[in-house]
Amino acid sequence: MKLAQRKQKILAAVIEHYIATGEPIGSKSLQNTEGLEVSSATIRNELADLTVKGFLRQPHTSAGRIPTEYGYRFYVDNLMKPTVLDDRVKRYIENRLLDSSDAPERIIRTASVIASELIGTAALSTTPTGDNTRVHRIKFVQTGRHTSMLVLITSSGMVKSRLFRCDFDITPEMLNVFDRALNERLAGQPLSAVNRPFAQTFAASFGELGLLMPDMLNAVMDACRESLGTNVYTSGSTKLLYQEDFDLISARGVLEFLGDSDSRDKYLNNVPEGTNIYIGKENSHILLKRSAVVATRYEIENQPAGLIAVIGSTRFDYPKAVAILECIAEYTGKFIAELLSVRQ
Amino acid sequence: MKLAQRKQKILAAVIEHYIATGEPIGSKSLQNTEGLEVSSATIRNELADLTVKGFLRQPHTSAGRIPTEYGYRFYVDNLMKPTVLDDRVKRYIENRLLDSSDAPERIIRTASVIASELIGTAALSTTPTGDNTRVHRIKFVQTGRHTSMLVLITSSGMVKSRLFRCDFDITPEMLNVFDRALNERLAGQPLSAVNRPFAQTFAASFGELGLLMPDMLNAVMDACRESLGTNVYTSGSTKLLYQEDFDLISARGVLEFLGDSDSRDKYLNNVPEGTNIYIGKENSHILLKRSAVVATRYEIENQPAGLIAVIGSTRFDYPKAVAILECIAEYTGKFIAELLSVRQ
DNA sequence: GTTAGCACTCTAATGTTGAGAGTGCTAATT
DNA sequence: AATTAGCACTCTCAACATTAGAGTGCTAAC
Repeated sequence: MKLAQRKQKILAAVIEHYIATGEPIGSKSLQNTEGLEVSSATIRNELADLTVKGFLRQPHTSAGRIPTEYGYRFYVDNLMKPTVLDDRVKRYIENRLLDSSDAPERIIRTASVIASELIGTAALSTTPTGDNTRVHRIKFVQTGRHTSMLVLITSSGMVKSRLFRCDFDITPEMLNVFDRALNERLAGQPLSAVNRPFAQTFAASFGELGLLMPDMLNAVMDACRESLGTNVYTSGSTKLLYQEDFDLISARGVLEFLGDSDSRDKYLNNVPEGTNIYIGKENSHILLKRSAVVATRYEIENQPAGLIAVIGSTRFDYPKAVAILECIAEYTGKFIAELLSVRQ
Repeated sequence: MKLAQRKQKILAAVIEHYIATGEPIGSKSLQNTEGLEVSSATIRNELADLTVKGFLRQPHTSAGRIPTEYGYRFYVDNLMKPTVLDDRVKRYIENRLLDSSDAPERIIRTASVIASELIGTAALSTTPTGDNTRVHRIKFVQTGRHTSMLVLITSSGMVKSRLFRCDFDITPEMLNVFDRALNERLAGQPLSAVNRPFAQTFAASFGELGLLMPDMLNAVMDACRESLGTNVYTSGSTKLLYQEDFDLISARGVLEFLGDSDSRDKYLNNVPEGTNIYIGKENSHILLKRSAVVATRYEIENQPAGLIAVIGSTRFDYPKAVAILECIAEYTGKFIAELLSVRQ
């Protein structure tokens, strides 16, 4: 859809006024506040047209206009100017993330915290998706006569542990054998390769001894399976309850979305790389139909990895959110990469 | 404060009616619903007296009575009869926890999930407090030329990891030396003993080599310090927004309390063993002054450990909550103990 | 194509009214 | 002395009416 210059200008003015104040705006105020050299009647005509075309709507007959979701979409695609981030803000983001960079999880958790802080709405971040993740190392630690702990370290620096118990006495030698064999066979392999068929052939290759290890292998598979799933950190979700243009029902919807890990993770996995904006009904998840999501994938070594996102009402300062998220994503990816020393 | 039989009966009736329905109740309905063989006028007199004494109050002149916090307190201390849990519910709790018992964290997380489900309000659970926790084992895993990961396993089965980087090339031999020395020195020691003085004497005892390990020792201290802090899992917090007698402000307060880990953990650490009920202003935390908390400490091997708690409005089915929490706490402690095989 | 003018519509705030619930008090009863 | 019946009183809540104000769409003139 093409729009005449003046219509675009008016549309942008309405949307920006609404984003800033949350109030509808009418032809008269629009005439005063903008550098538009036309009368209110002309603006009225334009507004009427923009309304017919679906970009704007009136909450009621005697109110001004506010954007529709379609209007936001047009604004986001064609009208909004990218915000240039203040250097102080950039530095703040960098420092906060640097302070947390002793473990990848902490960086990622901090990313959601500062996103929420700076953008003023609920935020979330996810650990890198499992698809490119590989087994780095598997370690065993004996915890009792019949029990041991298995620690799995993935190529993206995540750690998962599992306890398992055997019916026989565990000896350090036994653990050593398992340890060596497993790491020889699995180090560098994708997590998804650690499945039942693998377990069976692996156990079989051990002959008699293989019969002793089903519990151990179950624990290994279990830990790999869980590592394949993303961890999600949320932060600032109470902020949703303070956004006065966000009705309780929508806020509840988002909170419930954030609380239901299954469908939430499914939704998040479908977000492609780069920065994505989903407005209202564009969201595939039913609980988000009245909200907007801005989500940026961070990259580790140019590989799309996890996600940093904010969720709020559709009345959103989109340019600001995009700028901040992209900055956070950049540093997050960079610091995780440095932490893992993939670089050198 | 002593109360005559009849007053107690009336007070209990008012409170139970209010807990069940959320509506105030007056002298007339009270006369009908209860086996009280007195006229409404008599009940009116009693109600007036209970109101003067501070157990009840009227939302407004022409409404019935509802309990004050003091009334709830009296009810909880003297009037309520312990609920006997249905066997099916007990079995349900046992099975859900059993399904999660491959790692202590999962048991604890599940505990909060089922508490929230069964009691119908926000719930939380914490990992065992650090005071009795000791170092079980420390492991090193090399991740790069200059980087390694340290994995700390505590006596309560919790796992923490830290990445660290050195300015020199790390060799497997070096890690082995650290590994052996550290475990020799630390295994079985309380986490709180792993502090700066320890690090200094430890490094000093290594002579020249000790100069190479400040990063490593920092990571160890860091991991121990973090393990000392409790992890908190919350669940069902959106349910607060659906409790119609819970105003938005109180709900926000609780959500904010749950989101602010520092003051939350401080509050939780002060909860003694056994089952505790805090009603309204009895709560030491300002954000909880309009809410009620029921919290039970579970025990591992007869040692008070972490906490399972529910939070909601002061209109609470206290007997039910107590029964369910105590059942969950019992199984949680039992299963964690079994997992750690402390028993045999 | 743009503008002035005007009748019209709708909201939000305010006030009014009446039904209903529950009370406290007084006087009568047991 | 405790209990009860009766009654006037108070307060809330919902429904309805009124009014000011904001903004519109339309028409006719520029």
